[in-house]
Amino acid sequence: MERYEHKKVEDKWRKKWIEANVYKTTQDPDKEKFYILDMFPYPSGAGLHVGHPKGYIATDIISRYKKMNNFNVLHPMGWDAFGLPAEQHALKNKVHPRIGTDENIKTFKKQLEKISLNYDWEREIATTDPEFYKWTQWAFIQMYKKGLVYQSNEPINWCPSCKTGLANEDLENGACERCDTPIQKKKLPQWVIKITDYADRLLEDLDKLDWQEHIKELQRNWIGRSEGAEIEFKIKSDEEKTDVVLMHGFEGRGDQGWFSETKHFLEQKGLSVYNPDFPNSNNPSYIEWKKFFDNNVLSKINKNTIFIAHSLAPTFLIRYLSENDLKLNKVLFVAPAIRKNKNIPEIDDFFENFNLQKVKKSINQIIVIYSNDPYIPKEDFEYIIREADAEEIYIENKEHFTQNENTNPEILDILDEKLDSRLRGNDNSSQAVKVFTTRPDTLYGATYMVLAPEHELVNEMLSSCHSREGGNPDDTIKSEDEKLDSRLRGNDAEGVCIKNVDEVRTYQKEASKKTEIERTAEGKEKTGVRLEGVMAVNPVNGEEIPIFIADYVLADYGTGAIMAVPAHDERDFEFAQKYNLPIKMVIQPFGSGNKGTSEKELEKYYNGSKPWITTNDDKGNVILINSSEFDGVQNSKEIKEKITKKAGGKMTTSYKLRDWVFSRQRYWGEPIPLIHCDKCGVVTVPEDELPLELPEVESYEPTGTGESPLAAIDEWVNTTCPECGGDTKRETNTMPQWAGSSWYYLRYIDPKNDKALVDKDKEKYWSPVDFYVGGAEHATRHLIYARFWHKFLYDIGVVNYDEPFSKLQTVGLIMAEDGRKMSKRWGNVINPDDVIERFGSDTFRLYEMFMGPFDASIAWSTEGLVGPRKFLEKIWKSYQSGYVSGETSELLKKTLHKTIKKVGEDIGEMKYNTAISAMMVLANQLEKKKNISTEDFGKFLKILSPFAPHMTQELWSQMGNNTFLIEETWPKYDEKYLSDDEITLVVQVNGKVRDKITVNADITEDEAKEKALESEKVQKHIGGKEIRKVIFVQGKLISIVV
RNA sequence: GCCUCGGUGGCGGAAUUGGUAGACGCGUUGGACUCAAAAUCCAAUGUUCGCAAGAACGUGAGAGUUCAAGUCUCUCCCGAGGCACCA
Repeated sequence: MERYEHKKVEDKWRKKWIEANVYKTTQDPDKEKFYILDMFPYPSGAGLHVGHPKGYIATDIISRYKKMNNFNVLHPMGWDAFGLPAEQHALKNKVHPRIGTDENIKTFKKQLEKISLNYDWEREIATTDPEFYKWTQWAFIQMYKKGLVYQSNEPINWCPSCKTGLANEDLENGACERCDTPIQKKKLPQWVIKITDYADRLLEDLDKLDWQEHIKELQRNWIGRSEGAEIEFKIKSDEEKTDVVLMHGFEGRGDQGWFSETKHFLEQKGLSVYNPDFPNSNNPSYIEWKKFFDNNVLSKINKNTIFIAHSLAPTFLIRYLSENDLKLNKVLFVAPAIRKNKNIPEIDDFFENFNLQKVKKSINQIIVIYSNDPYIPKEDFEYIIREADAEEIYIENKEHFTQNENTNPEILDILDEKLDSRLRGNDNSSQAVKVFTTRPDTLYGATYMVLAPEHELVNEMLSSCHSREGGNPDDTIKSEDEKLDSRLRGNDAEGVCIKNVDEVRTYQKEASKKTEIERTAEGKEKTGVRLEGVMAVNPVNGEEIPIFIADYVLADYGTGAIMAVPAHDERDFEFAQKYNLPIKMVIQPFGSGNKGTSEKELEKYYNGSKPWITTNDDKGNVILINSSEFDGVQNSKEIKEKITKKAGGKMTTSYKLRDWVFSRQRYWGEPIPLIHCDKCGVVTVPEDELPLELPEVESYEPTGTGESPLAAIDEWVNTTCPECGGDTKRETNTMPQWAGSSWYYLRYIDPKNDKALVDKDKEKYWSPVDFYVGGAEHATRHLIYARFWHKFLYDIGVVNYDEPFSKLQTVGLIMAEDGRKMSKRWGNVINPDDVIERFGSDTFRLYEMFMGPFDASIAWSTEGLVGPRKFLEKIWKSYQSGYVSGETSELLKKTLHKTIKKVGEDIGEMKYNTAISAMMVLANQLEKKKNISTEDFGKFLKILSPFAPHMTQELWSQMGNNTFLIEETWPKYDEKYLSDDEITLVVQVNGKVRDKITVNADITEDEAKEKALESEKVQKHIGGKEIRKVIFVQGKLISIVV
């Protein structure tokens, strides 16, 4: 008897199949198409371990099964070969990454070939091939042209060890996914792709995919859509504001007729007026006035304050502003005393040091009001109007505005007109912060507000404070001057200022220095700093609440600002406890014992030791309290909308998904096809110049400075601008590893096309991928990027459908025998080559499929390989022993047909373990019966062939066939063999199995009852009691209740 | 903390709509063959009690629904994976 020598058999058929080119993709018009794909591997230096092929074997089985069921099957393989591992390996071993990569691909391919996977190798691709990445670059350029690519200067995730920026998806718990190094925030100009524009479609289209629910769930979480509201809180100064400073001139404030009248008029308008009483006004001294001004006036003004200065007061202000750094918004000079009055010795010192250029800069708006003044000649007014660039208002017949008689209606009219409209109402602030919240229903419970330390408004408020620090010119202030100036001259009159500038600055600096891990470390106590001097106004009830900055609020989610509701949010609660902030309950459970209101939760709520967290309940299980007109109302979506509307906010949506940081400061990747031209700005590389090839260089060490190694290659970097022809430089960053894999599956359809990414007709025929198999670890990177990329290609008409992978199945890991992950580090890696050498490829394939459920992660067991091996030997022996002859017995025939049915069904459901187990049952039965017809044995070989192609092919050939099993047709099962004539009927008494009786399959209830009652065992358990009920399940059981 | 999936013999794992729990494989034990071993074949193999027939218990724990629960409901415990100060 011929022994089963796996090596001989497998080598023989591997060779024959390749010679006959059996794996070539067919495109027979009479057949349906089926595109089945594996996630292509990253060819590392270590070679394949036993875990890699698990998915490939599964798809191979399906592919063979589909071919035998008359499909045109596309089943290709390729290499995802750009990226850091190859580059790091190259650096370490001083081999160019291209050479290393090519070697690794060779090794991988050799290993895969031993498994006899039916790939069409004529369609092999590699992402590192310029003919391939030409189209990666092409797609990028299309995105750029559609405005989906932008340059960002925001701080990005930087891995100091890999020396490159990373996308959000590349992080794992705040550390680099590759090397575990804590990442830092680093400001670097980065190319970023607006994947967030596709967030909604990426989320919603999940519904039409036949993917495992848990993968969809991962993507949903990653995209992280939250429905909520954006609500604006006004910011105001918490000190008493002074709207107008009314300054008298020579001889004090009692002497001017318009003075008290003006004050009264302004106060009627609801403005606060401060009219200082300068010392010794009948014999004034500039030094004394300055002292008074510094001590009394400065502390009462803010940036919106308007100055109305009469006579000598303008003179004072002009000297003061010439000598001190103070910014004023609006100043009305009423009959200002200028040069000619120098003949009044008492006030000569007021006229010194005039610097009208500086004064002009220090005041946003200057208005000069004058009349037919007996004291001051007209040319003096004209002089100051000219020099200070002031607005001029002339009023008839008011002289020096000091007449006592009656009113000065004209000047009041002018004040009315010239006062900033903003000063009229009570609302004197133009600044506001938008917050994002999913809980607008708790708006009445907001007791403070928190901004991210990086929030733009914080910096604005900090810099606006320098306008206060007049007379104290230090370096910082001077350096801020320009910025300040521009803001002052804009329309945006700000009046809010942070008092504890140093403390806030320090906190900001500390926050920026922290790594992501430090900032989010578990159990870390919350920290923050109150912004002294400013308050936020709750738009719904006008309550003024303090503002903090704290790093528990993230700058890049929502609006970077929150309203804090400590009574109903754990984080806010924790913070409020630490900083002694009020906690105001606004949500209460509705009734008691409602769903979602456990006793425990209630307890925490009532003793105030924990925030009362409701799971964003808008099903009416909670009611609102302390919420004005909403008191006692059951919560609902409508209530959220109503409160939002009342607050002047709007309902919006926020996402956790961030835009895709697309630049890598490394060598081994696709060059980004952009050019930076001084004249034309950013220009794309012309499409006819693609591929923009990665230059072959000696040194490709990362610089670590944030610059790509490509930047050092002058002959590559320097180029001419395709638009203006001038000398320019290329973009030197490369694309991330995930670029090529985002669309590679399309290229298999048409791998050699040099005119298009993929031919439209071919794409229409083969796309989308019908079945995609790979690791679950790709759920939030590759599978999101690829869906995005594909949708973009759909939008520009390259592909005909907007989802790339119709069905997705994840493959479970194979752990090492010690239960740990297979890794060089643990020395527990098992190489498939060794297994195949010892047991054969067929056994290896069977074993991996037999281990357990396909998507479960299970430990390898070399002992376990024996089972599948014995199974193959059993079949081999059955044939060699001459069992294959004559007619198949009835029982075996039934088993055969049941098995044919089961194996077909199980392959469709990825239940290989049970398919194999069914075939083992068949083989065991054959061994017992020792007899099967040639035809039936052939059927058995056919259904086993996708699992064990070599041995089945050998026996098929020994039987005298000269065809290939992969080209044979899958056997059909015959219904008539599926049902049994006689079955075992289970007899239960009171739900317990008491006997089993053999009966005809079509037995009726009455017959079954009769037979069951004949049983002694049954009688024993009935024990003479009354039969109350009989339940009969056809073909299964009869249950007697007594 | 949140989300998802799990928890079944010594081990990997099977169990349509609730209907014989433990298929199939490994391992273990006994036997056959052999001078012996390996290989192969046969038999047994959830636990407890029992010479046996048989009985009781048994799918993480507890309760519930049902003639009947691994499967459905509730509460809890444990494990794996994912997300994580996401407002």
